[in-house]
Amino acid sequence: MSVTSNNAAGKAAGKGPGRRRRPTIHDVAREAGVSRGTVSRVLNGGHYVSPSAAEAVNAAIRKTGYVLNRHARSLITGRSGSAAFLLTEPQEKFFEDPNFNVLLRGCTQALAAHDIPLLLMLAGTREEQRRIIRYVSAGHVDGVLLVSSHTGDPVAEQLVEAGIPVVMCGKPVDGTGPTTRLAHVAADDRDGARQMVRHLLATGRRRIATVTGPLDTPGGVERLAGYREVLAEAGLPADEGLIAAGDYSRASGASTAAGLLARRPDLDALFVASDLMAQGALTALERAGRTVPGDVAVGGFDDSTAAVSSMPPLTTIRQPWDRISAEMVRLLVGQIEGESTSAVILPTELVTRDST
Amino acid sequence: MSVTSNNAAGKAAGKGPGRRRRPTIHDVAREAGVSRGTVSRVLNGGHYVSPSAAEAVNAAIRKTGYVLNRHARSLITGRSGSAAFLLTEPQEKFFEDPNFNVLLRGCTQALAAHDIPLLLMLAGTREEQRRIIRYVSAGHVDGVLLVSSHTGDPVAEQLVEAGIPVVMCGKPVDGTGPTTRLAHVAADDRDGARQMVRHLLATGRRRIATVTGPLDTPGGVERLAGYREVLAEAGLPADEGLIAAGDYSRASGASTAAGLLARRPDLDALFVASDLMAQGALTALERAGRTVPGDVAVGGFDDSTAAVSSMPPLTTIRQPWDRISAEMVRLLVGQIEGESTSAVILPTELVTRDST
DNA sequence: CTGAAAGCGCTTACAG
DNA sequence: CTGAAAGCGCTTACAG
Repeated sequence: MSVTSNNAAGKAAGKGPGRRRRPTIHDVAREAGVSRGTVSRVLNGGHYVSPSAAEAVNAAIRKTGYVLNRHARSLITGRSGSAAFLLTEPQEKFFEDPNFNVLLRGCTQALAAHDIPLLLMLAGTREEQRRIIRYVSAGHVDGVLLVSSHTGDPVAEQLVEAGIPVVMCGKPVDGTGPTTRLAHVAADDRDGARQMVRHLLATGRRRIATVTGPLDTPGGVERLAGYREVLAEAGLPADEGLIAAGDYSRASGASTAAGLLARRPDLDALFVASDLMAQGALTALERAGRTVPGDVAVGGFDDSTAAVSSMPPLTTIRQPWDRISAEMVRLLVGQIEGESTSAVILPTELVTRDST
Repeated sequence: MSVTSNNAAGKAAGKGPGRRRRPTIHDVAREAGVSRGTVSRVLNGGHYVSPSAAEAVNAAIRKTGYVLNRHARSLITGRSGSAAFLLTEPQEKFFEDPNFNVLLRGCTQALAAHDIPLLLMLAGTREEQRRIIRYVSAGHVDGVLLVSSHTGDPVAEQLVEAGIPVVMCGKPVDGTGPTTRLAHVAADDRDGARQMVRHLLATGRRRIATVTGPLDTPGGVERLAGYREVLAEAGLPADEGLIAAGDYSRASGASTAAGLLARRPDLDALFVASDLMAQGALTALERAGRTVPGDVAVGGFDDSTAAVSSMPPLTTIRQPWDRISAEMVRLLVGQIEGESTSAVILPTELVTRDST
């Protein structure tokens, strides 16, 4: 009655194949009194199999402790049954970013529900990228979840070129062709920025500066665009001196904010394009002797753990990471199954805390 | 002269196998004018192959753009060529912890150097653990890097039982048998704690409280032991009221520190068993109106990014994560190659910043 | 609904 | 040093 496999265990657990032979489809067939073909059919959904045969096979599987050998299956089907989570950025940045964790965890879980293991791949250098493109192109994974904030990433291009299903996190803004050419899932960055700046205006701020993300990333571009839109619609003058770009790291948030403060000492609000940079900005403000939100209101972006752990906790824009990862996996699985590529944009939401 | 593969690309990049046939070992053999066996030998280290044959094969590989099919190889060798990074804890905690990132990144990189892709597996629930043990036992990965702070983790046990190479991060303290039965890599927790408490004593503190980790984890037990040792050797009375356990989360750091403060309002130092909990403790101290390090010195553990981003930055104990991940991979690869299990303990180091 | 058979792409003794 | 051949464990038309 025990469901556990009666496998290996004892004996020479030392070197390689000293373990007992694992049961194969052949053993199951013999045990069930059917052919290997029938066992295989049961394993693959049970179509064209009589109920009695299916039952016998399932019993035999339990009895023998049979587990399918994926390598054999993959050899025939040409599918690996696994997917990759590929990071093509210098890694420190992503690993420092709490968003990364949430995304990675969400994707791992969503894929696990499909019984698809996730391979984590880091390709910060050109060299590593080449290796990984080769690896992926050789069919070692069925699809790739690509995380690369910078636009015009050649990896995405080459993977698609090689016919590999790819879903990006974030909007690829290369401007070429329709946006659905490269499947992607993104939060509505521009609208998030709009909400934040409107909130700052509503709370009486007028000299609103912004620390943007890198301007070759969609988050950098879109959030800045939203900022500009709202200031314009409020009839406020466009002051380029209030705008400076960071690189999403905490350190850059501090230095960029410090620069802004030096240039426009009278600024009364700071919209920072990520919570992590906002943490840095908080440090810079404290060093400059400004209180938050008394002297300067600070708005972040992401609603990551950094927002909560900051002092004061940050008003920010929530990115729906759970939905983002779920959608990425949905699109990837779809593509693997033959659907065409598509894009999903998810709404963002203002979360007010103590920094504004 | 181009080294890039002249594969797939065009054609029906839509559904499954519409792509051009990938070159196989057969194509390479024909191109090189040798047998498939010879090609295989070149692929597997080039032993027993004449230089001229090897050269011809390599040229043919370049020309055809051949990439080895790992599934076919795995089917024969019984090895998958991949390893797993398995987390058997409730995941939120680990993902919140910056240490996790560093470890995951380090292991991914170290394995990549061996050309071994890393599968990320999360098994927080019993159900998931069962699934993953099955998966791993079926030979889908060659070895497992196991991260599970709690002792007596049944997963480790079962994996070892099934003959799977396993290396744990952290010392398994079940007390049964020799410590090398289960391969592991750990930092010298106890000595780290000693260093921190000695440092606190050296800076004049006398009422030193501690927020420990969970007492069913090695970090919890060992760091507390180090704390006790040093207080005893300094002739200070053992005051159990100065000791309370957290769960490594930031939130628990705050609540546990608050409890300690309520119980022993006169404490003048806090040794907190992780930086993340120390961040929480800092919040609690601020709420209680205590200055750091003026009223209370705070020492953390880990030297994670949390230590740097805290206000004030934390004096802490550095765990050598880079070496830990490197050693874990070294031990795992060794075990896969047939070496017996062993354990590695790495030194920790005091890093002083502004909180003490 | 089911079995017999071919074949996926490789590795590995076995002879030479 | 090299080739011919068997076989790893599965899936999938093909007949029935």
